[in-house]
Amino acid sequence: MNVALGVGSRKVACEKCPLQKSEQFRCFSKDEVAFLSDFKIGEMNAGVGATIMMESSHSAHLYSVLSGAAFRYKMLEDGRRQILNFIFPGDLIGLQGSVMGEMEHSVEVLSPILLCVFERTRLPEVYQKFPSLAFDLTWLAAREERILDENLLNIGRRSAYERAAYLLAYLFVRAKSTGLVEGRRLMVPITQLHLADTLGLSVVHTNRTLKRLAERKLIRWHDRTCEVLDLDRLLAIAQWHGELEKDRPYI
Amino acid sequence: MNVALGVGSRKVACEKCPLQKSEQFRCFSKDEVAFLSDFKIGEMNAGVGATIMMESSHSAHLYSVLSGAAFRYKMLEDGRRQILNFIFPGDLIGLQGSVMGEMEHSVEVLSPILLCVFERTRLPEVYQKFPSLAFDLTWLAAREERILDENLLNIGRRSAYERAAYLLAYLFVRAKSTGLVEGRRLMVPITQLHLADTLGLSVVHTNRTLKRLAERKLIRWHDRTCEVLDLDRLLAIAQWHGELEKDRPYI
DNA sequence: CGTCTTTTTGACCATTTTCAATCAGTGTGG
DNA sequence: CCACACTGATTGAAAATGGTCAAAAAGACG
Repeated sequence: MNVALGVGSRKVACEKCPLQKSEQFRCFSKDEVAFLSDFKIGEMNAGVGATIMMESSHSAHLYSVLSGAAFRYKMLEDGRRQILNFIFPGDLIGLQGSVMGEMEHSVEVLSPILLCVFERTRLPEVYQKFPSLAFDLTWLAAREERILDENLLNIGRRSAYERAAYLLAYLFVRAKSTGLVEGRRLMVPITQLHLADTLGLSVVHTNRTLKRLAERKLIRWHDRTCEVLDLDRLLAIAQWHGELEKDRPYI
Repeated sequence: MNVALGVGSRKVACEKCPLQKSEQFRCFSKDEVAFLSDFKIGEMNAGVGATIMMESSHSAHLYSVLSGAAFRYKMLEDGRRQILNFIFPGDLIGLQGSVMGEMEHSVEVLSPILLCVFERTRLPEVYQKFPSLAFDLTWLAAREERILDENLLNIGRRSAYERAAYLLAYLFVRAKSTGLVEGRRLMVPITQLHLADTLGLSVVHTNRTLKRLAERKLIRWHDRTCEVLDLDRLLAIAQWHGELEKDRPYI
């Protein structure tokens, strides 16, 4: 299960951060870039299945995703797992732990991931020197909160069928905005067990539910990937609007 | 349903903030108090059932709770409701909206509440002038995230019986730390419908589940209140540890 | 005392889980 | 190239959990 975890030096300069190309993200000022470039202490690669963060550990680092995908989860003592959210490029990993101490969830890689590495101990500097970036950190935390709110509504109050529709729409929209969709296809390898553990359902029932969505030509499932054939109908089934932020901050 | 919403001037000076007496909260420096005293533009009272914030509105204000309790919730178009979290003294209301614009959840009062009122437009000042308070805002957002993570695990992966045990333990622990417990009794009036909408269950099944907990002498239910007779066993059933932060920040 | 909300109960129904197998696809070593 | 071991996807049948409907009981409150 534990795969290549390589910590390299630095291949991607902050000045040429590839995420700046996307219109989804806000632009940094020169000062900000200079600071971040110094704040960043390196890069890290991690392969599929690698654990980036572990529940109840104290990570010395804070990460931000340049490319690839991962997911956050918690487990009960008896092994039941709940996936809390998915992590895409531009997302921060470990802010909770950095701000409050111990991690209370784990993070596992879904598709080969490249991370910027920051030092947890230098976080206060951000607040001292760059109010704008400090604000962005709060913004990012508030955004995660929103996503979790949606998720809670999803699991708590929607039927299995509606839940799956919501989740697939959500993943599609997020993947699309970070360039992880090709055509109608979600370029993040995900098993039905991942979906089940996100939806709070058993794998078996998740499978039957996906089947039902597929029968109605809303999606197609093949080899750990999902094709979204009819986003609008998925949104309608889930009673969701599927909006995403433009010009959002990241670190 | 819409009850007294009184906006008074100011009865509680920040210098004498009653929450400072509790060891749960961190102490402010003189400078911080001075700033907050200026940042606070007034107080607001709200009665049971009042709506403090409404989904899809843009609130000009940010609130912090001096006393009383409330809850955050979201609704689907067809009326299904999911309660996301409960709000106790020291909690912030509306940070999400302040940071990101539109509110994506509503907030309703559970027991008569007294709020400090801040102006949303002055939020950037906090980041400019008081890095320590800015950090606290991020801290608070990260904490909410944690609570939601726990909640998601609860609804997604625990049985009805375990779920209810977790929720009651959670409410008890939070209420206790903010002085809202007398003896074993939760001094926040809550209906079984509230619990049901938090747990993602129907009222009927929630009732049966509470009954089961009561039969085993873990709780007692009477007149919109819950008595927790055996916290330890509730925690064991839920496989939870029930830790809470000491010395936590608030605004 | 009468009205209203909240809690409780019973009967029946639907959804979802569990268990147990099977099938398909992939990669491995011989 | 094939046998074998794996993982992930699928299916069927039986069982359990939780939902719905409808009504009654119990408090709360003016």
